[in-house]
Amino acid sequence: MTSSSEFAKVYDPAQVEAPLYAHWRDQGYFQPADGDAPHFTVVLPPPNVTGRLHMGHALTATIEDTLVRWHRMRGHRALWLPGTDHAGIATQVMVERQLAKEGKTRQGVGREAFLDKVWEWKEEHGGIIDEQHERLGASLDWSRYRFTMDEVSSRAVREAFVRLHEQGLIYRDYRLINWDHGSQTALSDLEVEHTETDGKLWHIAYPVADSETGERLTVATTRPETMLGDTAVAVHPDDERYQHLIGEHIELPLTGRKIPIIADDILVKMGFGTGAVKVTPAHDPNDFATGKRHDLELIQVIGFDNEFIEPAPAKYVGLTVQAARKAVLADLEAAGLLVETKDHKLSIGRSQRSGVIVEPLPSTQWFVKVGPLAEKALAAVEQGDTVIYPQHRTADYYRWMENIRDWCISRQLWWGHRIPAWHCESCGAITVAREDPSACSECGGADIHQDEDVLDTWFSSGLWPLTTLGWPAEDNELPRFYSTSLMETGWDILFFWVARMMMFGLHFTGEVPFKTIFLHSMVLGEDKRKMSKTKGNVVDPVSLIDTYGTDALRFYLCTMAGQDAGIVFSKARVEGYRNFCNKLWNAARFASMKLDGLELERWRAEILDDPATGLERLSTADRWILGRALALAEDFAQKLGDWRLDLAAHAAYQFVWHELCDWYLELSKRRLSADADPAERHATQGTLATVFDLVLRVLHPMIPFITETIWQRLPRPAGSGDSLMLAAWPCAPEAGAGEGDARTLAGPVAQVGALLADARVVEAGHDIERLIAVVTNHRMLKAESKVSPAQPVDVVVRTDDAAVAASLARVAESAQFVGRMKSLTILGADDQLPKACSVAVVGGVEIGLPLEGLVDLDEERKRLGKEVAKKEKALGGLEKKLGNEKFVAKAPPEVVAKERERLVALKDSLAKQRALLERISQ
RNA sequence: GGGCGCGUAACUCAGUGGUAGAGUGCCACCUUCACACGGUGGAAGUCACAGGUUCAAGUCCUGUCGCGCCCA
Repeated sequence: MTSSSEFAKVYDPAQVEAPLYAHWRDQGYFQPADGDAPHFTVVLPPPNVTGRLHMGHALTATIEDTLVRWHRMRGHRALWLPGTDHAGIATQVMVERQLAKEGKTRQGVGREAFLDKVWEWKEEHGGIIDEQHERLGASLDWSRYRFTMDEVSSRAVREAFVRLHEQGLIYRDYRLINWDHGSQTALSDLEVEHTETDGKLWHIAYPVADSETGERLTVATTRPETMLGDTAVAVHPDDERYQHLIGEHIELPLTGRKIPIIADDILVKMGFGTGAVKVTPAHDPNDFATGKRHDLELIQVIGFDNEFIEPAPAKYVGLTVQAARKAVLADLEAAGLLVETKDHKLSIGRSQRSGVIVEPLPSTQWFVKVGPLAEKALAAVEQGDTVIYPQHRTADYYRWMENIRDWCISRQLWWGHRIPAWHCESCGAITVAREDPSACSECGGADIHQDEDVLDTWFSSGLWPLTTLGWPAEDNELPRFYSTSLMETGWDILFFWVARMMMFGLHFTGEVPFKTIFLHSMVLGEDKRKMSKTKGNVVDPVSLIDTYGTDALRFYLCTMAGQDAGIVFSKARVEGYRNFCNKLWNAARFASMKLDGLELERWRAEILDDPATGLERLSTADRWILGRALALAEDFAQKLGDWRLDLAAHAAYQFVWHELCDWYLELSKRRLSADADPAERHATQGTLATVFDLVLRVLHPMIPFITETIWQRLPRPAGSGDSLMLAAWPCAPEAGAGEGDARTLAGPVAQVGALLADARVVEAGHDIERLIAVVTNHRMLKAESKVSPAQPVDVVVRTDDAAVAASLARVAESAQFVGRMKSLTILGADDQLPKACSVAVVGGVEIGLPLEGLVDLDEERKRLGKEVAKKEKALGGLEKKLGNEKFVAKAPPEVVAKERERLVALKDSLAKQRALLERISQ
């Protein structure tokens, strides 16, 4: 690709992202490699074709893309499969709304024409979310794009339906279903949202028929209007109050009907209310079950339009449920039968789509018998074939699978997979077939018509891991990519797709659809509440990308990926990661300005291929940063492997900002200047380039755009390839790649174990640590003494330890440079710091600022006094701890030893500070 | 009602029994030749509360309170 070596002063994501993404995509980089390397396959949970990207999608895509890119760089056959879901109700409603604007209805235009409209709409307005995934940098293999209504999916749906029907796992039945009168369709249990609402509990007196004493039986209900459909009253068989009434009848008010009083120990709880319960089998799931047990009549008084119908008494027919309730209550009141009204909390089920209250109504529908499917899905997780993270979510999965009810899959919609069943007008038989039949399979009659209903969208999305790989075609890709590696999604929809994909995947292939299920938390608004349009707390990821860049958003989401509670969105943090990107950019800008003349291959040959003498050519800082960069690569991989994207991101952030930028770049400036010794300059140039190469590879999976852009502009080893996307990850060793000191990496530095263990690298680490302590403390002293940072001062350090002195000597020049000191003098055991001196003590080193005439001795005494008091307090605590016999006896020896070391160091430091305090007090 | 998770600096979050951390914000200072989307230094904590286990608890156990999500 064309790359400019020009670095703007500020990183501008908008300039690089779109062209870079197009380049990756057009080069075919998103397609899996050939060969027999292990595969890493992920199916993107299919978003609605009508959908817009929200923070949950962005989180899923970021986590998945990070892991997919990581595996791709590790040489695995990485495949990430995109696509969308036809979203039955949502899409149909959207097109119906459009028609309504033209004054039309779907019934008016007819089924065929309506479906044409929907397809038209889908072509025009669908798939926006795909473009939004592109903006996120998602390395999805678009060449394998799938839509749940396309040919492959349709064939799969038909195959699955027919097979399940043949196996007796799909059946048709007349029973209570959740009816959404807004969308005029049945719903599955999961499409009903329950909300707690303030309601009433009404007590109604039902006169006992033919009672000589005028006895009345009081029932309590939250839905008085349904009494018009009552076909029994139930009491508990053990309830002594009502023994004499069992088998008698009730004169059902307002209807003129007589209904039996029955005994039922499942429906009735003796302690609740009056102990007598009205039974309305047509309008309540529990009552429906009771009706089955007692062979009760089913009287449906509420119709599919939310209005009362016959055989309800004529005066109520045509009333809405709400109006009927008012009328019934008024009539009962007038009849003196309404005995009590109480406040009562109840849970109301609303349609997830249309928002109307869902009415349980009796209807003939198609169902999946999920028991046998759930059993296998349960066992797969129990056996560990599929592992769920975080682990505690496994219990939710079990509980749900164990209590699952049969799944109503027919929908009275037009947009969806039409049920492959044909009804015979002659004999009434139903023919279920893979290919459209022309005659009834029973009687051979030609007068057949296809079932009007379509399947629940989830029926097709449940087949997603199969259809995305081409199932059920003969030449499908299941052998190469199934079971997939990972399903990543929010824990709130574990049951929607994850559970269904598990059931179908196992049933049709015998293998789990995914090895790992990784569930992330919900992204909440800045007000800590679930994002919703009505609350107005929705954050749009695309506008965040516009403002801060894709990488900033991705990095933020990575740092949140480990959250177990809700993720409370924080714009400030996204901004912080935007700043991080800019920091990285500017560090690279600096490097690009300093790397002229670098011959990287020569450097690699001299330094890396011959570490024995090569390391000698590097500065202390070079050796240190090289070791740190390699340690980061290993640490990062380890954390990704543990699903801790947050910790990995944090480690990389700390390295880039607080080691690479804060210290290494500063330390290297002198050796990188044009007038530096050419050999030294070259050694440091090579280190700088190599460290950048390493850190860019490490960060690429999380922040792909900026890392690729920089990588293209900085020198890199020959044979690294054309794109960072496909460059080798400096990976933790695979099996056989060596252990300990012998372990090697595939990235720019091969002998990682040996390098990290090299005594010279270890020593460099200690030296730089010491340098940082000296420089930091001297800055602190200057600031405390109110000396201008611009004014260079003389610095004196003193130590009793010859080894420490030697270490200090190795870094003295560098310390002087980065600390902008006038001079740095190292004193030994026999020397003393000057008297008029501001002092800090750290790690056995006294750091002094002899500020003749500048230091205010009173201030310095105060400051030192405070320090001494602080340390005395710490010392007291430590002595007490070590004086505790139990601690010494029971704590692990290494802990005790560590505390003893601390005590010695603290005593030493305290003694020195006391002495200094005394000296300046003279 | 049941289940799960979370309460750590002003805010957003790490912290895997052994010296309480990061980023942002705040205060002071700095136009140091990569970066003010920057640099240097600093202040800031009853780790929700109450018990318990332990030599040692932010971390483990029990309870209480608060928040969130899922299921019914």
